[in-house]
Amino acid sequence: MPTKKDPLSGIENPLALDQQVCFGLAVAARSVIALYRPLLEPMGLTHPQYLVMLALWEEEPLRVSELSRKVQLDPGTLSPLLKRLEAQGYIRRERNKLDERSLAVVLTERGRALRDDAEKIPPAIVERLDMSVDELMELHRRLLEVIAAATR
Amino acid sequence: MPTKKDPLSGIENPLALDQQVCFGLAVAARSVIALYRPLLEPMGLTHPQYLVMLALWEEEPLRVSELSRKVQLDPGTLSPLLKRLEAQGYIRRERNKLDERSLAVVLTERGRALRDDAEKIPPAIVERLDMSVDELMELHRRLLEVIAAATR
DNA sequence: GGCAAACTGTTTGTGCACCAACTATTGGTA
DNA sequence: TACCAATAGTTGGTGCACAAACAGTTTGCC
Repeated sequence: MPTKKDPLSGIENPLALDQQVCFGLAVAARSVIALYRPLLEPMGLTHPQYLVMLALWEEEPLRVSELSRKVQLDPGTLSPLLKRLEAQGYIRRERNKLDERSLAVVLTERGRALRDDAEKIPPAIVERLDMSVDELMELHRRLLEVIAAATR
Repeated sequence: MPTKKDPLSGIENPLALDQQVCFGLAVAARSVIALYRPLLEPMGLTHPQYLVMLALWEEEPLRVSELSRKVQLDPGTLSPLLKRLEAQGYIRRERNKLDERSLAVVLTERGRALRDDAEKIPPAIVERLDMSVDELMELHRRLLEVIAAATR
Protein backbone atom coordinates (compact mmCIF):
# COMPACT_ATOMS: atom_id res chain seq x y z
CA MET A 1 0.00 0.00 0.00
CA PRO A 2 1.60 3.27 -1.12
CA THR A 3 1.95 5.77 1.74
CA LYS A 4 2.13 9.51 1.07
CA LYS A 5 5.72 10.66 1.04
CA ASP A 6 6.66 13.25 3.65
CA PRO A 7 7.24 16.42 1.60
CA LEU A 8 9.55 17.89 4.21
CA SER A 9 11.72 14.83 4.63
CA GLY A 10 14.64 16.44 2.80
CA ILE A 11 14.76 19.47 5.07
CA GLU A 12 17.17 19.58 7.96
CA ASN A 13 15.16 21.66 10.42
CA PRO A 14 11.54 22.33 9.49
CA LEU A 15 11.24 24.72 12.44
CA ALA A 16 14.15 26.95 11.41
CA LEU A 17 12.88 30.51 11.61
CA ASP A 18 14.68 31.75 8.53
CA GLN A 19 13.14 29.25 6.18
CA GLN A 20 9.53 29.71 7.20
CA VAL A 21 7.57 31.02 4.25
CA CYS A 22 5.11 32.64 6.63
CA PHE A 23 7.95 34.61 8.19
CA GLY A 24 9.22 35.67 4.76
CA LEU A 25 5.74 36.79 3.81
CA ALA A 26 5.23 38.74 7.01
CA VAL A 27 8.59 40.50 6.79
CA ALA A 28 8.30 41.18 3.07
CA ALA A 29 4.83 42.65 3.45
CA ARG A 30 5.91 44.91 6.31
CA SER A 31 9.14 45.95 4.58
CA VAL A 32 7.43 46.87 1.33
CA ILE A 33 4.55 48.63 3.05
CA ALA A 34 7.10 50.60 5.06
CA LEU A 35 8.34 52.07 1.77
CA TYR A 36 4.90 53.50 1.15
CA ARG A 37 4.70 55.21 4.53
CA PRO A 38 6.76 58.31 3.74
CA LEU A 39 4.94 58.69 0.42
CA LEU A 40 1.46 58.23 1.89
CA GLU A 41 1.98 60.22 5.04
CA PRO A 42 1.94 63.62 3.27
CA MET A 43 -1.36 62.56 1.69
CA GLY A 44 -2.74 61.71 5.12
CA LEU A 45 -3.22 58.04 4.23
CA THR A 46 -2.20 54.77 5.80
CA HIS A 47 -1.50 51.82 3.52
CA PRO A 48 -4.88 50.08 4.04
CA GLN A 49 -6.57 53.42 3.43
CA TYR A 50 -4.56 53.74 0.21
CA LEU A 51 -5.86 50.33 -0.93
CA VAL A 52 -9.42 51.47 -0.27
CA MET A 53 -8.80 54.62 -2.30
CA LEU A 54 -7.37 52.53 -5.16
CA ALA A 55 -10.58 50.48 -5.14
CA LEU A 56 -12.72 53.62 -5.21
CA TRP A 57 -10.70 55.26 -7.97
CA GLU A 58 -11.52 52.20 -10.05
CA GLU A 59 -15.21 52.00 -9.26
CA GLU A 60 -17.66 54.08 -7.36
CA PRO A 61 -19.92 53.95 -5.46
CA LEU A 62 -19.07 50.80 -3.56
CA ARG A 63 -20.92 49.31 -0.66
CA VAL A 64 -18.97 48.28 2.44
CA SER A 65 -19.48 44.63 1.58
CA GLU A 66 -18.12 45.14 -1.95
CA LEU A 67 -15.17 47.09 -0.62
CA SER A 68 -14.59 44.34 1.89
CA ARG A 69 -14.37 41.75 -0.88
CA LYS A 70 -12.16 43.93 -3.05
CA VAL A 71 -9.55 44.94 -0.49
CA GLN A 72 -9.92 41.73 1.49
CA LEU A 73 -10.57 43.36 4.81
CA ASP A 74 -13.47 42.45 6.99
CA PRO A 75 -16.29 44.92 7.63
CA GLY A 76 -15.20 45.29 11.23
CA THR A 77 -11.86 46.60 10.03
CA LEU A 78 -13.33 48.77 7.31
CA SER A 79 -15.98 50.46 9.41
CA PRO A 80 -13.67 52.66 11.50
CA LEU A 81 -11.21 53.02 8.60
CA LEU A 82 -13.96 54.50 6.42
CA LYS A 83 -14.94 56.90 9.17
CA ARG A 84 -11.38 58.15 9.27
CA LEU A 85 -11.37 58.60 5.49
CA GLU A 86 -14.63 60.51 5.81
CA ALA A 87 -13.18 62.67 8.58
CA GLN A 88 -10.29 63.45 6.21
CA GLY A 89 -12.81 64.57 3.63
CA TYR A 90 -11.86 61.99 1.00
CA ILE A 91 -15.10 60.01 0.97
CA ARG A 92 -18.73 60.25 1.97
CA ARG A 93 -20.80 57.42 3.45
CA GLU A 94 -24.46 57.56 2.54
CA ARG A 95 -27.27 55.18 3.31
CA ASN A 96 -29.11 53.69 0.39
CA LYS A 97 -32.69 54.97 0.28
CA LEU A 98 -33.99 51.64 -1.05
CA ASP A 99 -32.10 49.49 1.44
CA GLU A 100 -31.33 51.29 4.66
CA ARG A 101 -28.95 48.53 5.69
CA SER A 102 -26.39 49.15 3.02
CA LEU A 103 -23.94 52.02 2.95
CA ALA A 104 -22.72 53.53 -0.30
CA VAL A 105 -19.16 54.84 -0.18
CA VAL A 106 -18.46 57.61 -2.67
CA LEU A 107 -15.49 59.87 -3.33
CA THR A 108 -15.59 63.56 -2.60
CA GLU A 109 -14.02 66.04 -4.99
CA ARG A 110 -11.01 66.09 -2.68
CA GLY A 111 -10.84 62.30 -2.79
CA ARG A 112 -10.98 62.24 -6.55
CA ALA A 113 -8.30 64.93 -6.76
CA LEU A 114 -5.99 62.87 -4.57
CA ARG A 115 -5.54 60.43 -7.44
CA ASP A 116 -3.17 62.85 -9.17
CA ASP A 117 -0.80 62.68 -6.22
CA ALA A 118 -1.20 58.91 -6.00
CA GLU A 119 -0.02 58.45 -9.57
CA LYS A 120 3.48 59.30 -8.45
CA ILE A 121 3.56 56.44 -5.97
CA PRO A 122 3.94 53.27 -8.07
CA PRO A 123 6.89 54.56 -10.10
CA ALA A 124 8.52 55.89 -6.92
CA ILE A 125 8.21 52.48 -5.25
CA VAL A 126 9.56 50.61 -8.27
CA GLU A 127 12.49 52.98 -8.46
CA ARG A 128 13.13 52.68 -4.73
CA LEU A 129 13.04 48.88 -4.88
CA ASP A 130 15.38 48.91 -7.87
CA MET A 131 13.99 45.60 -9.11
CA SER A 132 12.94 44.91 -12.67
CA VAL A 133 9.24 45.12 -13.40
CA ASP A 134 9.47 41.60 -14.80
CA GLU A 135 10.78 40.33 -11.51
CA LEU A 136 8.04 42.13 -9.60
CA MET A 137 5.39 40.70 -11.89
CA GLU A 138 6.79 37.22 -11.42
CA LEU A 139 6.69 37.67 -7.65
CA HIS A 140 3.13 38.94 -7.95
CA ARG A 141 2.11 35.89 -9.98
CA ARG A 142 3.51 33.61 -7.30
CA LEU A 143 1.75 35.57 -4.57
CA LEU A 144 -1.56 35.07 -6.36
CA GLU A 145 -0.82 31.36 -6.46
CA VAL A 146 -0.21 31.13 -2.75
CA ILE A 147 -3.28 33.26 -2.02
CA ALA A 148 -5.36 30.88 -4.16
CA ALA A 149 -3.84 27.89 -2.40
CA ALA A 150 -4.42 29.34 1.06
CA THR A 151 -8.01 30.40 0.49
CA ARG A 152 -9.42 27.34 -1.25
CA MET B 1 21.35 63.12 -23.28
CA PRO B 2 19.91 59.71 -22.40
CA THR B 3 16.90 59.91 -20.10
CA LYS B 4 15.94 57.03 -17.83
CA LYS B 5 13.18 55.00 -19.39
CA ASP B 6 9.93 54.83 -17.43
CA PRO B 7 9.78 51.25 -16.16
CA LEU B 8 5.99 51.32 -15.91
CA SER B 9 5.36 52.72 -19.38
CA GLY B 10 4.04 49.40 -20.66
CA ILE B 11 1.39 49.11 -17.98
CA GLU B 12 -2.15 50.21 -18.67
CA ASN B 13 -3.14 51.37 -15.18
CA PRO B 14 -0.37 51.58 -12.61
CA LEU B 15 -2.96 52.28 -9.89
CA ALA B 16 -5.04 49.14 -10.54
CA LEU B 17 -5.59 47.54 -7.16
CA ASP B 18 -5.22 43.99 -8.33
CA GLN B 19 -1.76 44.42 -9.74
CA GLN B 20 -0.19 46.14 -6.76
CA VAL B 21 2.58 43.95 -5.39
CA CYS B 22 2.08 45.52 -1.96
CA PHE B 23 -1.55 44.36 -2.02
CA GLY B 24 -0.53 40.87 -3.06
CA LEU B 25 2.01 40.75 -0.27
CA ALA B 26 -0.46 41.96 2.34
CA VAL B 27 -3.17 39.52 1.31
CA ALA B 28 -0.79 36.60 0.93
CA ALA B 29 0.74 37.20 4.34
CA ARG B 30 -2.66 37.44 6.02
CA SER B 31 -4.04 34.42 4.14
CA VAL B 32 -1.12 32.19 5.00
CA ILE B 33 -0.95 33.34 8.60
CA ALA B 34 -4.68 32.61 8.88
CA LEU B 35 -3.86 28.95 8.17
CA TYR B 36 -1.68 28.88 11.26
CA ARG B 37 -4.37 30.26 13.55
CA PRO B 38 -6.34 27.05 14.13
CA LEU B 39 -3.08 25.17 14.67
CA LEU B 40 -1.57 27.72 17.04
CA GLU B 41 -4.70 28.51 18.98
CA PRO B 42 -4.70 25.19 20.90
CA MET B 43 -1.11 25.93 21.86
CA GLY B 44 -2.13 29.35 23.13
CA LEU B 45 0.09 31.16 20.63
CA THR B 46 -0.46 33.91 18.10
CA HIS B 47 1.64 33.89 14.94
CA PRO B 48 4.15 36.53 16.08
CA GLN B 49 4.49 34.64 19.35
CA TYR B 50 5.15 31.48 17.36
CA LEU B 51 7.97 33.25 15.51
CA VAL B 52 9.50 34.29 18.81
CA MET B 53 9.30 30.71 20.04
CA LEU B 54 10.98 29.50 16.83
CA ALA B 55 13.83 31.90 17.50
CA LEU B 56 14.17 30.70 21.08
CA TRP B 57 14.06 27.04 20.13
CA GLU B 58 17.09 27.75 17.94
CA GLU B 59 19.06 29.76 20.44
CA GLU B 60 18.73 30.70 24.05
CA PRO B 61 19.02 32.90 25.97
CA LEU B 62 18.32 35.87 23.73
CA ARG B 63 18.17 39.50 24.72
CA VAL B 64 15.21 41.59 23.60
CA SER B 65 17.41 43.42 21.13
CA GLU B 66 18.65 40.15 19.62
CA LEU B 67 15.12 38.81 19.41
CA SER B 68 14.07 42.07 17.81
CA ARG B 69 16.66 41.64 15.08
CA LYS B 70 15.83 37.98 14.53
CA VAL B 71 12.07 38.23 14.25
CA GLN B 72 12.17 41.74 12.80
CA LEU B 73 9.83 43.27 15.32
CA ASP B 74 10.67 46.40 17.17
CA PRO B 75 11.23 46.34 20.93
CA GLY B 76 8.03 48.24 21.51
CA THR B 77 6.11 45.39 19.90
CA LEU B 78 8.11 42.67 21.62
CA SER B 79 7.90 44.05 25.13
CA PRO B 80 4.21 43.32 25.75
CA LEU B 81 4.33 40.18 23.59
CA LEU B 82 7.05 38.73 25.79
CA LYS B 83 5.05 39.55 28.90
CA ARG B 84 2.16 37.55 27.48
CA LEU B 85 4.47 34.63 26.72
CA GLU B 86 5.74 34.84 30.27
CA ALA B 87 2.19 34.92 31.62
CA GLN B 88 1.56 31.74 29.60
CA GLY B 89 4.54 30.17 31.31
CA TYR B 90 6.54 29.57 28.13
CA ILE B 91 9.42 31.93 28.86
CA ARG B 92 11.10 33.80 31.69
CA ARG B 93 12.51 37.33 31.49
CA GLU B 94 15.47 37.90 33.73
CA ARG B 95 17.69 40.91 34.13
CA ASN B 96 21.36 40.48 33.47
CA LYS B 97 23.37 40.90 36.68
CA LEU B 98 26.28 42.49 34.83
CA ASP B 99 24.18 44.89 32.81
CA GLU B 100 20.92 45.73 34.49
CA ARG B 101 19.62 47.32 31.30
CA SER B 102 19.47 44.14 29.26
CA LEU B 103 16.86 41.45 29.63
CA ALA B 104 17.63 37.79 28.97
CA VAL B 105 14.72 35.78 27.59
CA VAL B 106 14.90 32.07 28.37
CA LEU B 107 12.55 29.16 27.81
CA THR B 108 10.82 27.43 30.68
CA GLU B 109 10.47 23.66 30.71
CA ARG B 110 6.94 24.15 29.42
CA GLY B 111 8.24 26.36 26.63
CA ARG B 112 10.82 23.79 25.62
CA ALA B 113 8.23 21.04 25.67
CA LEU B 114 5.98 23.01 23.34
CA ARG B 115 8.43 22.35 20.54
CA ASP B 116 7.13 18.80 20.18
CA ASP B 117 3.67 20.11 19.35
CA ALA B 118 5.14 22.73 17.03
CA GLU B 119 6.86 20.09 14.94
CA LYS B 120 3.50 19.09 13.54
CA ILE B 121 2.85 22.57 12.18
CA PRO B 122 5.11 22.92 9.12
CA PRO B 123 4.01 19.63 7.52
CA ALA B 124 0.37 20.44 8.28
CA ILE B 125 0.69 23.82 6.58
CA VAL B 126 2.44 22.39 3.52
CA GLU B 127 -0.22 19.75 3.20
CA ARG B 128 -3.00 22.28 3.62
CA LEU B 129 -1.48 24.57 0.98
CA ASP B 130 -1.08 21.64 -1.37
CA MET B 131 1.83 23.30 -3.14
CA SER B 132 5.11 21.61 -3.94
CA VAL B 133 7.98 22.27 -1.59
CA ASP B 134 10.00 23.40 -4.59
CA GLU B 135 7.42 26.01 -5.41
CA LEU B 136 7.35 27.23 -1.82
CA MET B 137 11.13 27.45 -1.72
CA GLU B 138 11.13 29.43 -4.96
CA LEU B 139 8.58 31.82 -3.48
CA HIS B 140 10.67 32.11 -0.35
CA ARG B 141 13.77 32.93 -2.41
CA ARG B 142 11.91 35.73 -4.15
CA LEU B 143 10.59 37.05 -0.86
CA LEU B 144 14.13 37.28 0.45
CA GLU B 145 15.05 39.25 -2.66
CA VAL B 146 12.29 41.78 -2.18
CA ILE B 147 13.10 42.06 1.54
CA ALA B 148 16.72 42.76 0.64
CA ALA B 149 15.63 45.31 -1.97
CA ALA B 150 13.23 47.05 0.41
CA THR B 151 15.61 47.29 3.33
CA ARG B 152 18.80 48.40 1.64
C1' DG C 1 -50.17 41.00 8.46
C1' DG C 2 -46.88 38.97 11.37
C1' DC C 3 -42.82 36.58 12.35
C1' DA C 4 -38.51 34.17 11.79
C1' DA C 5 -34.37 34.07 9.22
C1' DA C 6 -31.06 36.35 6.51
C1' DC C 7 -28.49 40.29 5.58
C1' DT C 8 -25.62 44.81 6.34
C1' DG C 9 -22.86 47.24 8.85
C1' DT C 10 -21.28 48.63 13.81
C1' DT C 11 -19.27 47.80 18.24
C1' DT C 12 -16.22 45.66 21.56
C1' DG C 13 -12.16 43.24 23.02
C1' DT C 14 -7.51 41.34 22.22
C1' DG C 15 -3.24 41.57 20.09
C1' DC C 16 -0.01 43.19 16.88
C1' DA C 17 2.87 47.14 14.42
C1' DC C 18 5.00 51.39 14.49
C1' DC C 19 6.52 55.71 16.40
C1' DA C 20 7.94 58.99 19.80
C1' DA C 21 8.85 59.97 24.41
C1' DC C 22 10.56 58.17 28.51
C1' DT C 23 13.39 55.70 32.43
C1' DA C 24 17.23 53.46 33.96
C1' DT C 25 21.78 51.95 33.42
C1' DT C 26 26.35 52.07 31.61
C1' DG C 27 30.61 53.95 29.69
C1' DG C 28 33.61 57.46 28.36
C1' DT C 29 35.82 61.69 29.40
C1' DA C 30 37.01 66.22 31.00
C1' DT D 1 34.25 62.72 40.30
C1' DA D 2 30.72 64.64 37.72
C1' DC D 3 28.65 64.87 33.55
C1' DC D 4 27.16 63.60 28.98
C1' DA D 5 26.08 60.56 25.44
C1' DA D 6 24.92 56.04 24.18
C1' DT D 7 22.34 51.92 25.12
C1' DA D 8 18.29 48.71 26.62
C1' DG D 9 13.98 48.18 27.27
C1' DT D 10 9.16 50.22 28.54
C1' DT D 11 5.12 53.06 27.92
C1' DG D 12 1.47 55.48 25.53
C1' DG D 13 -0.95 56.72 21.36
C1' DT D 14 -2.82 55.62 16.73
C1' DG D 15 -4.38 52.42 13.51
C1' DC D 16 -5.03 47.96 11.62
C1' DA D 17 -6.73 42.77 11.87
C1' DC D 18 -9.83 39.49 13.45
C1' DA D 19 -13.58 37.35 16.01
C1' DA D 20 -17.87 37.52 18.36
C1' DA D 21 -21.84 39.90 19.80
C1' DC D 22 -24.98 43.27 18.43
C1' DA D 23 -28.78 46.36 16.14
C1' DG D 24 -31.44 47.62 12.46
C1' DT D 25 -33.47 46.40 8.00
C1' DT D 26 -35.33 43.47 4.63
C1' DT D 27 -37.20 39.19 2.85
C1' DG D 28 -39.70 34.97 2.64
C1' DC D 29 -43.34 32.45 4.16
C1' DC D 30 -47.35 31.04 6.66
